[in-house]
Amino acid sequence: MATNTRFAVAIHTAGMLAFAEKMRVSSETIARSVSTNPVVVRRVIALLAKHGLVEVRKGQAGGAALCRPPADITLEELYRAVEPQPLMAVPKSAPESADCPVARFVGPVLTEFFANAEAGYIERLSRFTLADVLAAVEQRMADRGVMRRKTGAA
Amino acid sequence: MATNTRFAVAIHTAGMLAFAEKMRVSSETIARSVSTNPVVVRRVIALLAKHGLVEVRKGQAGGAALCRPPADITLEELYRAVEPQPLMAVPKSAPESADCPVARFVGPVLTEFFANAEAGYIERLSRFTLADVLAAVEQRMADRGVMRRKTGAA
DNA sequence: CGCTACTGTAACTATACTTGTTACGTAACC
DNA sequence: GGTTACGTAACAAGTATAGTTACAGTAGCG
Repeated sequence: MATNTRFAVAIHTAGMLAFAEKMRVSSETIARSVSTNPVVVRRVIALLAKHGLVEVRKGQAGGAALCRPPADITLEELYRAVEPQPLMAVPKSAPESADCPVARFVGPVLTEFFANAEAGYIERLSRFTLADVLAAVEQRMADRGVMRRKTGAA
Repeated sequence: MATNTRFAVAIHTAGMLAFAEKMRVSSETIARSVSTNPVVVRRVIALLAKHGLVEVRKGQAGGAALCRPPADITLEELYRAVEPQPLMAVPKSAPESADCPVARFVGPVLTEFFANAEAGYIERLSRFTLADVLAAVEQRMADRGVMRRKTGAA
């Protein structure tokens, strides 16, 4: 399919909002940076807003802004906001049928193992905040010799 | 889409092979247990074989068998065999363009954060073996009062 | 008040990935 | 040589996603 990039778009978006501090940023501006469509950005922002991570205003000079400082927003929160579905799926077993009596128990067991692994995934995400991402981007820019005027807003 | 269940099918399949010990099991038998099509099973088995986890024989009395005891096969190995792609994708940035000079650096940075999280996922998978899955299934069956004749082959 | 610049959302298309299915060539065992 | 099973191609169907257009609603500004 068109591969799922909501999480990446969400981080990129939140990063721009952090960068803009209290300034409102329009979905169009963000879309240009992400190289996508404003509607795609708005769809992601809608999810972030629903989870209280950003606040959106309509109208002229409207747009989105972060509700909390970047250091207080973990990647886990962003992930959960835009990706509520489990990472790994189990095939829906033929309802109650299954020739093999054992087969009926495999699905639920696998679901538990998968949930455990996913917890490991999310635990890693919880270790980092939006500020860490911004810092990493800054660092990478510095490594590549890209200049920034000031050391101000990360 | 038709949601990806290869990993689950791989574990289920490997579990059946473990259960059968040295006996060869046909893709059709496995497909019945998984409630899917023999070709789907063969596709997964092909991946497992390519990674040296199972050994397949054609012809009469053919089928697949595990190469190693279940306690020596981790879920990580099964996962890597059937799911080589990263769990989370980053949008392919407009090649070199990007109005914003910062945007060019976001993708690579996110890729690193995602790789870190995925390492957490895989680390959890590495903690368990096929034998653990079989034990969990047995346990669940016992909890639900399903009888097994013997305590033999798990 | 009216203009303008935004959001929110529906509707639709295009694309990509996966499963399901049929088909058939090939290999192994009896 | 016949039977059984794999390996794989080919194709249909289902579904999630991004992309796009369109438009109603809203909020600030002159």
